[in-house]
Amino acid sequence: MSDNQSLEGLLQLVHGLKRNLHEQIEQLQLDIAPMHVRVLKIISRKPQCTAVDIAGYLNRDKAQVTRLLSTLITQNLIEKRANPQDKRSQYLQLTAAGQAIMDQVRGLDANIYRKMTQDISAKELQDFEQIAQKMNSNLSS
Amino acid sequence: MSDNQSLEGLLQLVHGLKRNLHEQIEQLQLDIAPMHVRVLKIISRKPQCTAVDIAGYLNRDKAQVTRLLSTLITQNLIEKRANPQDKRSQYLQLTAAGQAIMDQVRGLDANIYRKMTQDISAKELQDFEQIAQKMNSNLSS
DNA sequence: TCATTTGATTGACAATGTCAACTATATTCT
DNA sequence: AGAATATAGTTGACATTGTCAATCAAATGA
Repeated sequence: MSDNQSLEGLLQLVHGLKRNLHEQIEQLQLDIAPMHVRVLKIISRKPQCTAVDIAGYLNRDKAQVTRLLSTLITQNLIEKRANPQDKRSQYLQLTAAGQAIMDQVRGLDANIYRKMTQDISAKELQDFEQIAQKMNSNLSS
Repeated sequence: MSDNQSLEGLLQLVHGLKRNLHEQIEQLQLDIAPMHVRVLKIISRKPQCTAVDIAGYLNRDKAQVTRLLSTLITQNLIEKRANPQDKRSQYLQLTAAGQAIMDQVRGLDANIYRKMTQDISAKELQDFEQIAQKMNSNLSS
């Protein structure tokens, strides 16, 4: 039982975290769905990001990824660049508008992070992060 | 940047965790969606659970909850009991079949948890859990 | 070269989530 | 008590998100 509660605590944390992120993003009044924000985030973090990368990272069907990307392109938030290594694929990158949105989103993320970790010491945070990573690699092995 | 990475590590962990849970549930071959499993879990944990409780816990529209519940009822996994305190609401509880499924699911959860925490000490786990709880309460305040 | 794989797109559709309106009961206020 | 308001749950219409299968073009490998 105590085992199970541990998992519970973690899941609950995440639940709250997601709710916060979601609410914050809504307040920005971007007319863009949460999923699109996630895609923008991925693109902004990974240089020379392709559609497959996104599908892999989000663990989602590539059909859906294609559609997410195409609406982002329509909204002028990202653009495609030829991939010289492979004519089938294209690198994705943020436009200035996309970058502007990401800056806002990052600000929100930072706020939430500050709030979430306000009374937690650097040492504790470090340990926490380390254990999270360990768990992660345990899972994927 | 290091701030952001901390949040990243956590989100990534959760991502992997969810993927694992999802895969495992699929292997059970229950013909029941992940969302339904979540609902069953909530009902099994909270005695005298009502539809509003579920909506609140999942942070979802009550219309959707009604529909989730009605398919679970059709599948004979849960049933409604009159709430003597309030004629508008009904308590939800698992049927024997629902209970059987939950037993399987719990087994899977325990497996994943064991795998995830295999090389992590009890002390570390305890700290981890404690920090997760702290973060959670920070967020919701 | 020919078969197989891989990146990406499309159509059809299924699952999930949201909004607004509505019924029936509860609660609050006076 | 009676009126106004709030709450639990349901339904219909609709929007968003996710999945499957087929297809095309380019890459890879025997």
